Amino acid sequence: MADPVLTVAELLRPVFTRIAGGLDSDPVVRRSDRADAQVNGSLALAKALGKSPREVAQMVLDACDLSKVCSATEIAGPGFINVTFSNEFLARELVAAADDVRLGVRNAPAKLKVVVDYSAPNVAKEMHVGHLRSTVIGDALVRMLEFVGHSVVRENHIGDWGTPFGMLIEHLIDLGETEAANELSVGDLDSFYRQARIKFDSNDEFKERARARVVLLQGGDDETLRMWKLLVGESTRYFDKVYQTLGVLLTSDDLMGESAYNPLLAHVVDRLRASGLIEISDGAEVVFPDGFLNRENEPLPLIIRKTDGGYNYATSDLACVIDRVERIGANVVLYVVGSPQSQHLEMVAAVSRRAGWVPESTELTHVAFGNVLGADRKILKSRSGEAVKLDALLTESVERAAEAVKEKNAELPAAQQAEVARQIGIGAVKYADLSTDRIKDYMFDWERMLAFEGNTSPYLQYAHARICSIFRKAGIDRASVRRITPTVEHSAERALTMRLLQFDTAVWDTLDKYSPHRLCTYLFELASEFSSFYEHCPVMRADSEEQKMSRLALCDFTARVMEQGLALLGIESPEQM
RNA sequence: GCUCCCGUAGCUCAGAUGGAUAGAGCGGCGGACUUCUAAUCCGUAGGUCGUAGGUUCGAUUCCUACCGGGGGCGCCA
Repeated sequence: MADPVLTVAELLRPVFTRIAGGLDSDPVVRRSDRADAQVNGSLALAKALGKSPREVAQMVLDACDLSKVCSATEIAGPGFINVTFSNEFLARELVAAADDVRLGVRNAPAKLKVVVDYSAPNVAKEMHVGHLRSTVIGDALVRMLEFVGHSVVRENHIGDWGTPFGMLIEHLIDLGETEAANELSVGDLDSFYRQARIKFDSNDEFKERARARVVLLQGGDDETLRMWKLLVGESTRYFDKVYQTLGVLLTSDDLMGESAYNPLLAHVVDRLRASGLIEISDGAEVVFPDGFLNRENEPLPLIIRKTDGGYNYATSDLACVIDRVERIGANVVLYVVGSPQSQHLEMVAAVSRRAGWVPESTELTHVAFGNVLGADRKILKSRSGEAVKLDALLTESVERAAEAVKEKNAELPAAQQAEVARQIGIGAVKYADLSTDRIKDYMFDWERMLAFEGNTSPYLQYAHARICSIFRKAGIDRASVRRITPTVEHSAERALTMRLLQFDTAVWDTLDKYSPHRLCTYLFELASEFSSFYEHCPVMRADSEEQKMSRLALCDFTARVMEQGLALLGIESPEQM
């Protein structure tokens, strides 16, 4: 338990409970700008006891001994207890956290199997900024869940099945396989898809062929499947390339496309029918989950089987749930999917639960997110009015970063400049995406993202690089200062120390709501606190050898938390920049 | 029409289970580089927290109703 606020809360909880007459009573300890922390619980408790809040606060202080952790306590205002942590306590906690592989972050109370469904691009279609959000948010969550000890299964639910494949395969035939493969491999997927779509919309003969091809595909025709695999193969190769550039954990091993659930769809319908949930409505087989209404205020169905006998995405999403719960044994399933899908996912969850496929204890959560907007507050488009290709976006970011590196640190060898530019450019894109509340739309802005000031990844990376630079120039091995107990004296040292101990809370708050921006906010505060410390507390020219070693220890731990924190977001930490 | 989400400083955004004077960055203004990377730091100005009610000792936070913006609402995914 690295966070001192939690330590105080744990110490006070039994005291509050005793005063409350045995009822579990939360001391309500919060960070404060009037002291290190404030205890608010007395106010709520006072009413129940018919005493004044200040009186209760005094009872609390009389009944407990906080001397091991606090250097001062006072009752303030209507009945708050302000506490100041003792410097010795903070130093002790810091050493303990520095000695921990997880840097003070608590392990998960129980190891859970967590399925994270994210990225989900479509075969034979370009990856756009829209996919950036799912990919980057999902990746960060995967890293954090694993960090605290959960067992994570990554699933990339790619769009590799359905009616569009009829026209795509026919277009492939028209083009010739060699030419098609060539076009697909250079990443010109949009043009391939568009050409197929144009022919489908304007050419009746082609449309007929496409329809017939879908039937062949669904019927398992060998030759059709071979061509389908060609399309899927070229696309997934391209996805892998983008994932590699982006630096996310997804690989081809994580592919669980819609086609994978195809053989299970009939079974889904059978099971629903056996449970008596299926109803026939306008010729389609549907389930009516409670609480969902259509425009006419009539029950809204989840369509399981269309009038023409075909299945749709609801069916495959249900198969997905069954697979994840029954085969994988998931305790938690996270859908990192855009917010427009929220009603659909709620309906899928409702039907799954009603069918008894998902135990009460199993969590199905929609980790929803908003759009990436351009300066005009509309969905980000390129100059020509098309969706922005993810690949091109990343390339541009690295190029822009390279210019900045060249300008700021020209002495760096060219090869290293390129590597640092890559780390900064990719990090900036990811951080811009992760650092705001995911549920909201965010505005994409090159200037701000790569401005290297304010709440941006270059600013955080810079704090880390400066620390590395101190050790490098002094010729001191970082590990050698790791056991030193720092002397927390200067206010900047104190602020930094307290912030370092909050890494634990930051990670858990983030996981609690699946909101990576909370970790970002924490890391930004840490970087600000460090920059202030750096300015006010000289390390190599400290007043004494003891102070120097103390500050080196603080620096080392700061760098470790920063590097680990950024790594949890999927962002690299260059040692020079 | 029903329903979900959003509405905080000029701009871009933080504000966990309600807690004492609402925070940061950018931009503005004013300072700090012979000193561990100034890609930095320090100071300052700037807000009826969309509006109106309600619950509470206490509301940016919870509830209700409005106003504004966006999404969803049966055989696309």
